[in-house]
Amino acid sequence: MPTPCARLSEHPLAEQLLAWYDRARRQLPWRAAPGMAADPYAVWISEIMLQQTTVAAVGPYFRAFLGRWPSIESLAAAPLDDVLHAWQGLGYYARARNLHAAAQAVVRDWHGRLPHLEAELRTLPGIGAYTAAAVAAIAFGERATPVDGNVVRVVARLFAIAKPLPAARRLIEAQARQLTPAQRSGDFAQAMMDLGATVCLPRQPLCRLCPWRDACLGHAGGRPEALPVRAAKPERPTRHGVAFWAERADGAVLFRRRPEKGLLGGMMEVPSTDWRAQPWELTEALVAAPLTGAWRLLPGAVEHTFTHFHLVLQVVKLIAPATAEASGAVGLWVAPARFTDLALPTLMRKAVRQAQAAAAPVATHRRSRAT
DNA sequence: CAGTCGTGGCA
DNA sequence: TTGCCAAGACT
Repeated sequence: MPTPCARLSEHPLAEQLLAWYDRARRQLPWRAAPGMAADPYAVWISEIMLQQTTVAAVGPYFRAFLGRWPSIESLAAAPLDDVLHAWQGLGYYARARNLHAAAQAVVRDWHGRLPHLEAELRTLPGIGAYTAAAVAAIAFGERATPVDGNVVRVVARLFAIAKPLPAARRLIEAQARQLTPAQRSGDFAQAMMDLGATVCLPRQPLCRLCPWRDACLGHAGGRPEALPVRAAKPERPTRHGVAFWAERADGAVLFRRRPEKGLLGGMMEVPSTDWRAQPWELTEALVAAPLTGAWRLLPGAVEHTFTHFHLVLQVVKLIAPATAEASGAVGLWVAPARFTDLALPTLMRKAVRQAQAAAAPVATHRRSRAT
């Protein structure tokens, strides 16, 4: 085989796109005139403001912000409250806090100049993978490939990537990188995003206007609007658990708070075993019970589907003495009238219903539940 | 990982 | 009009 020369085959597409960009480029407040170097500070501010925010919304804020703080030093010296005030109405206010902190870090650690490399930019607060690549490419001409929602859509269609998101994310990023030319990578990045924003639209792509129409496998396939494929329901494993419905003679029921971190963090729950792949035998489950006694299995089971797994939760019930204390610090006895005060996730509301339905044998059939 | 953060546009 | 939801960063 000759020396690998894949890059040659990438140039035609990149050049077609850049030619389109030179013709169709939008004038945006933070964008340098053709052929002019971008102001890194302006690029940075704009990229932060554009996170999860439309171009139309950003415009006025960007102008006001740069008018008031035209340099990193001036921003770093500003009171945080002033910066937050300037951000008011734009949303995601952590961006303003991070921006202010990052400006001070740049003054302190980088002599007041933004670093050029993705990895360096990435260390600044508020700059993640996308923004680091965007600033590196647009402000400094580094060969970096920012991948936002527009780029995901354009690349998924160009290569007819049928693999659903988010699983396809890495593949799409890799394809986008391969497309990125060594020269004009900043223009290329902006061209990709412009193409997605103005031509390769989510619902009704304007393929007639697209510089890549002839090369686009999504267009060739006839249904570019169907790409990218979003998370078809991923196969969710089923897990099993046993919940312990302990009811005192006065009607109070034992609840406990879930750990602050993790699934349903900080929410209240009916105590239960672990949720595992294998179903539980009753005697085995009772080892995890918060109280000892004559636990009885209630008929039926609670089912609930989380993002990553399906849960089948059986409920066992114990009539506890009126004097029963939760053993250790495991829980809290709550009268039924106070259940509505509890922060109960839907799963646990289902469990409550299950236990209460079992206690009131009127039930002919349960209503269907929204999942 | 899964949840949270704001707002405005669009179905 | 109301309600859904984006696809960036952080915890």
